[in-house]
Amino acid sequence: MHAEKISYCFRKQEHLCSKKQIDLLFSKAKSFNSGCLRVLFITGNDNMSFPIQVLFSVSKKRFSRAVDRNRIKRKMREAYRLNKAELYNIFKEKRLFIQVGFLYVSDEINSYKIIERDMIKALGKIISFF
RNA sequence: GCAGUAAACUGUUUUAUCGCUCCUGUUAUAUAACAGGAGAGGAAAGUCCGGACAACACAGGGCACCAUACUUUCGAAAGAAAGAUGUUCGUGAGAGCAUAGAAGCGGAGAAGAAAAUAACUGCCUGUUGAAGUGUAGGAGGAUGGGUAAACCCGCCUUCGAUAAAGCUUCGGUUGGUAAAGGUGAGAAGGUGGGGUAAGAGCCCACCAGUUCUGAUGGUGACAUUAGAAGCUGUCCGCCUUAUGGGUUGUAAGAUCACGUAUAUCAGCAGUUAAGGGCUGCCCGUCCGAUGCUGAGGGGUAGAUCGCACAGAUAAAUGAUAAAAACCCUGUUAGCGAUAUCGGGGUACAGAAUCCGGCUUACAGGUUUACUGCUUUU
RNA sequence: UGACCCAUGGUGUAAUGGCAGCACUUAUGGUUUUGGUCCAUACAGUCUAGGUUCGAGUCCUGGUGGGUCAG
Repeated sequence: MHAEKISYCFRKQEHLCSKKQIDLLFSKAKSFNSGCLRVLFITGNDNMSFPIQVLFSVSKKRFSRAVDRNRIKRKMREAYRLNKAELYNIFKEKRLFIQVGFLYVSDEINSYKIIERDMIKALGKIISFF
């Protein structure tokens, strides 16, 4: 019961905040598309405080209003938070470190269900790489 | 009842599951758990104004430049409220816009004679040239009048020596004139009369405005009223006066770390020459050759502070589901109020240094005051 | 986030507040045996909504769109 509770948390340490790391991610990462999402990922080093660090991004060109951008990012974050347990367990077992970026590619504001479907697909694909 | 105007306020609520940021406390311990508390707006937006704050080593002055300009009150300032005058829109309640000064100077395409000095067409006086008309008188005529006739007066036709003055027309010239001149947004304030050679506020009456003086009301801008001055075109710019403005912006800037050698910086001595300084010019002021001492180029570019009784740094304040409330719309029942069952919608929009304004966006709802139309009494 | 700039035919670029031009492109015709070159003609425009003015591409205000600089 305790383990389940932890698995739904999404704290600050899991966010990718350092500017240097973000620049590295955008310049060197591998990428693939999954529905309305575009996924970037790179293997990290031992300095990281958490096995997986994630960032979410919506471009200003596609959605000029801050409200729309915030809403999409919240939905993406929610979808990741509820479905990350499997990925987390695998990486904990293998003692791997990874940094992932999720970019929103679609031009429309999709509903939560579509985003969740694409997120599950994307997480499955990441697991298949390792 | 319908439609509308102005001002003020509001801007969905509840439950379930999972979750975020910060603060305080406790426990283990340096990151977790638990408990408690706080966590987006009227515009957080646009970045259009003003200020705080910070840097530009350090006091300043003048000019230029820029902005503003009716009155009173409030305000640090931007600006706001209430009024004044003019103007546009609206049947109306109301709404929008503009507003310092006037001495001097300059400009106003096309059109029009001309955009204000004058000239041109035209009108008029004088003068000059040409042409015509025409005054004495004679003859004739009938359709005139005084009376019927004679006679007289008038009219018409024709002849007519001399030819000054006059009159008319045309041309030249001297002067006067702004009354008329198709235009134009705007044409010497308008109408009438007098006056004059012709004309003109040249003079007069009335009307419109301006300025000055007085009275009354108002804190005041102004309003009303009495008198005086013939003072009277429109717009724009220069200009004048008053007030304000140094420049750049939190990616300002501060600290630590990283990193390297003679660009630079600091202190002391020293020299007054170029040159320089985070708005242009002038003045002033300061720095300024070089030496000594210390720190130190092209490197590194990370972190913390700045930073908040919301507060981060790919950026928290949420996601999903259900219900309620309100609005729109359809079906069925009903004369109707309404009821039932479906469907759809619930705005604009997300703090990033902070305040005060302005502007723009906004589903719907509430209150107050008022207006127009209609109905009833 | 802060600071700043721009918008004229399909494209590039002019225009002192006074008739919106120029070049290329496109279309049509001519020249040529044909094509090209050349010549002639035509189409097509001031981002948008207000205001100032007798009259705005130009001046003022709001909006829209695009772009630049600063780590």
